[in-house]
Amino acid sequence: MANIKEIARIAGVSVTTVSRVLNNHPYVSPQKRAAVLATIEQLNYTRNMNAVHLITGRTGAIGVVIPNINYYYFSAILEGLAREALPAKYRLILCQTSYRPEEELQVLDMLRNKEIDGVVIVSTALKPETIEAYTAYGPVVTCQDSGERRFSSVYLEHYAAFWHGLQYLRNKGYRKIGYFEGRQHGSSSGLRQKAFGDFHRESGIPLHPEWIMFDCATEEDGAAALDRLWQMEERPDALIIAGDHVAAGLMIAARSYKIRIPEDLAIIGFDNQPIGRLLGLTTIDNQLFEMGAAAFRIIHDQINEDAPSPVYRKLDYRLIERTTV
Amino acid sequence: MANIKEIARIAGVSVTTVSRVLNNHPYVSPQKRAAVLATIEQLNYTRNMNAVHLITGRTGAIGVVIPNINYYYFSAILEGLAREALPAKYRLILCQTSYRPEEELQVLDMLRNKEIDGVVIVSTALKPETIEAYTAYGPVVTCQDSGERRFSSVYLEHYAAFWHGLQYLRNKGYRKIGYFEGRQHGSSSGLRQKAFGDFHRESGIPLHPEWIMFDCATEEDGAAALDRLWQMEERPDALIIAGDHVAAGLMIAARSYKIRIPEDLAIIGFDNQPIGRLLGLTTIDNQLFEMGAAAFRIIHDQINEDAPSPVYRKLDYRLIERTTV
DNA sequence: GTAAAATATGGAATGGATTTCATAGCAAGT
DNA sequence: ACTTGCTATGAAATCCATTCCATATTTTAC
Repeated sequence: MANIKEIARIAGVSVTTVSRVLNNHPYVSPQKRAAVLATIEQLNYTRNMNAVHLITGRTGAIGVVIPNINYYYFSAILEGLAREALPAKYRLILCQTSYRPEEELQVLDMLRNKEIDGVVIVSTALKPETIEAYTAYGPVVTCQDSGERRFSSVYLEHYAAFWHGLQYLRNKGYRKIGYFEGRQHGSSSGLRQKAFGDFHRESGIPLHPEWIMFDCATEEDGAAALDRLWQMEERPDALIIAGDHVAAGLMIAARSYKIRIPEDLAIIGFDNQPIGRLLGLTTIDNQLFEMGAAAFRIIHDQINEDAPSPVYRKLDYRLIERTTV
Repeated sequence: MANIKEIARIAGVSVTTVSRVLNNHPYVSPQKRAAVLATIEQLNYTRNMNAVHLITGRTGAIGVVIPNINYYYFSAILEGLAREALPAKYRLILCQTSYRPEEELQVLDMLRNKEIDGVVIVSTALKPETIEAYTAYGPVVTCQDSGERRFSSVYLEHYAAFWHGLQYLRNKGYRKIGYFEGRQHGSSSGLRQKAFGDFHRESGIPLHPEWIMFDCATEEDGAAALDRLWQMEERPDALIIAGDHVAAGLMIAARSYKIRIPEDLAIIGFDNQPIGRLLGLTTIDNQLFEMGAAAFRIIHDQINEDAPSPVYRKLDYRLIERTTV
């Protein structure tokens, strides 16, 4: 395959001049520029980008740590990232981790290895200290609140958002509140759990631990959780559900039980997903697209600074009132 | 930052020996190996992978051309790809193209530039000839039937699958069939359209073009298409819908019209999505995970051959009978 | 005891670009 | 006439690891 040296030889110029043409640098006479371009055309030449990456120390790629591509929450953030990254000529390297620390570390090691210019961690199983150790090698941004760490983050105040939802249910007169959650152990899910506990304590509403259902990740999990709930003696009159698709599954299953929503059971979801919109699901919008987009913008800025200081960008949630409360 | 030369100097060996240790090559004495490893540890050294990529001519990355990450069809294929690729130590470079040819070409150019070892094109806006031209630079596999081209493909016989669905409706007594489709112009959607036309012609059932709704990409599009359909004088008694989530949107909207399914309107979907499973939607499973997985396996095999011949892998569809027909 | 094979090691070439530095011609400014 | 400053060009250093080849030592084989 042709290389820059060959182009230089055939075009009768130096490799420096060829490089100048390739990179649109000034100080190349029109004649030489034309000769170089003609030779490039003729030999069907393209740069070996690995050589470029080696010498420049940049790759124009960003690693994305994502537990599961197939969940709306994650794929929406990814979509937001992609929408910003591609026009800026950055590529995304995807790593589906399923919350396995080894996989996450592999992406962080790619930063160390100079394979990527930055890392966006959408959701992590690692400790913040572990991530911090890698900031020496390049910018890292997480999409969850890790406190004021030595890496940037874009986050939503899940505690406040959840509290807001609970408050809303309470103002509407509901006092028997159930809760469907995805992972039991997780950064933002932990905050929601804390909000759920604190809210009950503070407002004096009795908390029913048996109405808290974990591992609700899919539509079918939502339906199954309702089944369990409806076998109980005492049932909640309202549910707060992390993930509109889970709520959707529940709403669909609710039909066979002839449960009227919201008369028999009020529901409030999370994420503002299309399926929820269709079902008239009251939900809390958490700006997933914007989260991905903001994460990219921060990484992008920081790649070009030499000693970037971490940025903590808080996004606003918004309660969308529809018909299920 | 430390490099291999520095490690060699400090450990008192040659760079060759360091390289041997790094790559687990034989013929290194235990003492020297230990010395090298100790120095690596001490200097917190890691390889600059860009140098490795340059000299080996491999990067261990595969480009994925995907129109939209956020659609189940695509994200399921991506999931299948990721599940195979990551254990095999391959990375995926994602390019969301929105069917823009420039974006697709950029990924193919990455193959030319040696930034990636292969390309998986999940769905494309390019002509097969254009793709063929790039096979000189590395293996390419598409997830749609392009005929017997100079690149591999994994595909489902959309024509036959669709015909099968239509036949099923006909056997159940339906004679007034509507059709919701995503893109009007597209490889597999073209095949389905052809099947729809041919089927009506051959079976003598009159075709109602006004019952064909294009651009049904989301749940909400499905609902909106039903709205349009239900404003018509004459309505279909059965629908075949490309995409279970679109069918789901329609089913949810159908409730407000008090349409009984399947008595008033039978529905058959595509993709076997979780939401459809929950709704009891009769559907045609098209093995999306397997499609992604197979695509990776083919690329992976071909990367290690020097003159690979294209592979055409046909996947089987399967009609899943539930309760909407 | 000697030839052949296996083990151990390093020098130097190689992959393919970018960039610093040096040099030189030429126009403008004083 | 002489200093600046801009344009144009190329040689050579640099980025960093892999691998071919040559050489030396040790084992095994007969």
